Amino acid sequence: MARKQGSQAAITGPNIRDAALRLFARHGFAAVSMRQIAAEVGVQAGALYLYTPDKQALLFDLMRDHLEDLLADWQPGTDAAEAALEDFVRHHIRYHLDRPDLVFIAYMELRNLTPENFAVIEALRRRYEDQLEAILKRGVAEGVFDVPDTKLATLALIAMLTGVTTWYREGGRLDRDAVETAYWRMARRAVGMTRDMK
Amino acid sequence: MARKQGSQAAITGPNIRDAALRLFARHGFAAVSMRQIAAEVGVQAGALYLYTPDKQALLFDLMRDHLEDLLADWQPGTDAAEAALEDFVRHHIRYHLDRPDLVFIAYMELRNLTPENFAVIEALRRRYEDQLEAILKRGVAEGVFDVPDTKLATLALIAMLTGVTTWYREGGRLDRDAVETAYWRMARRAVGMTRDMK
DNA sequence: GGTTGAATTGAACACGTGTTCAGATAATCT
DNA sequence: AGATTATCTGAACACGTGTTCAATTCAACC
Repeated sequence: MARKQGSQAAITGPNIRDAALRLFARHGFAAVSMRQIAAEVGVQAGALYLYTPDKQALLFDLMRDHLEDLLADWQPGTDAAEAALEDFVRHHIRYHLDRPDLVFIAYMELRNLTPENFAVIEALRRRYEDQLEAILKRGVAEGVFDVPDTKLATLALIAMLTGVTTWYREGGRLDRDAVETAYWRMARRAVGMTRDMK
Repeated sequence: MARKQGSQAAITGPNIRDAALRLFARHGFAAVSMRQIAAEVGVQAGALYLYTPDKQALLFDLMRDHLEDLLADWQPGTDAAEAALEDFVRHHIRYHLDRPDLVFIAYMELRNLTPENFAVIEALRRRYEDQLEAILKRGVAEGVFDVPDTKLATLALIAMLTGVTTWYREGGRLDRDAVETAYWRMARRAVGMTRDMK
């Protein structure tokens, strides 16, 4: 027997992606089998190969799409450095809180990419970091930031901001707005902006 | 045939730990087999079970010992909050740069612990975080820190500091001292210490 | 209503998994 | 020198792995 009732390719494809995302985030790429993903979708393992060439591509596509979305979702404006940094920080927090599983995977499963795929993902991540570093450099040029090493500060800030995903839980003590503001307060101080917050 | 020449339990035990640490850090717990670990030590897979009850215990022991060392290695002093924070920050950076593989595993492989083991590790990590939070609370009480939410600030700071392990490479542009100082500069500002650095 | 073709199954392949254990070996002790 | 014991091997167990593919089923079109 084959082809269950009500099956549709337009549904199965995204379903597979969603199931893979959820399972990879929960148990890790190496610990999840194609059969588990198939079971989650309600399909046999062989059917997955109509939608992905292999397991590796499943992981790579999730990561690449995530980082491309992240890059597309924030464009550097012409604001002064201070406003640009606030925009970046708030956007980063919001974006990451909205996609905890994708963020988690993109940080945790780099080891499981083939070298070629790793290079692609690493380049995308680098482009994102460069956007923050550009803001920091601008702020230093404008004289509003005091950052002796913009590269190090970039990495330190991103690590701090991304860390929010490790503890934030919906319905917890702080809502998203409060978290955004708290991180923005720390970030602005970390780069040497000491004036009181508006 | 069995028992190769020159074999010694006092050597094999630590060798297994070291090999497991290295391989887990490089490829991830789930992606490393007992046979790979055994091969790295120069022994057959069965011999591993003279030194560990199972693969899970290998991972758990690495994590627990790491966190217990981390806790034992830093004791809160009676310093003022400012000095205590500097001590904590510099110690954290130094400790983490010295043990990149252990740090990596302790953050990445939490998913692969059994629930019981996870609870133990999580409690140890919590104890470490509490030490930083105690410093922040003390600073707020002393009036030298401006931190509205000490719990959030603790997690933000630890994420920032621990992030150093993701990019620092021996022999790179910055030496350990420069890294320590750069992070300390950002950390002290993040908690609202705005006076110039000595 | 019959044909076509996309969607899916289920079995198979070759190999890898963690773990156990009887048996073999070499170091140690008497 | 001989017995003992800690140390390790090698084979086995039962099962899981990613992937392929002929066969099958159902929906859509003529």
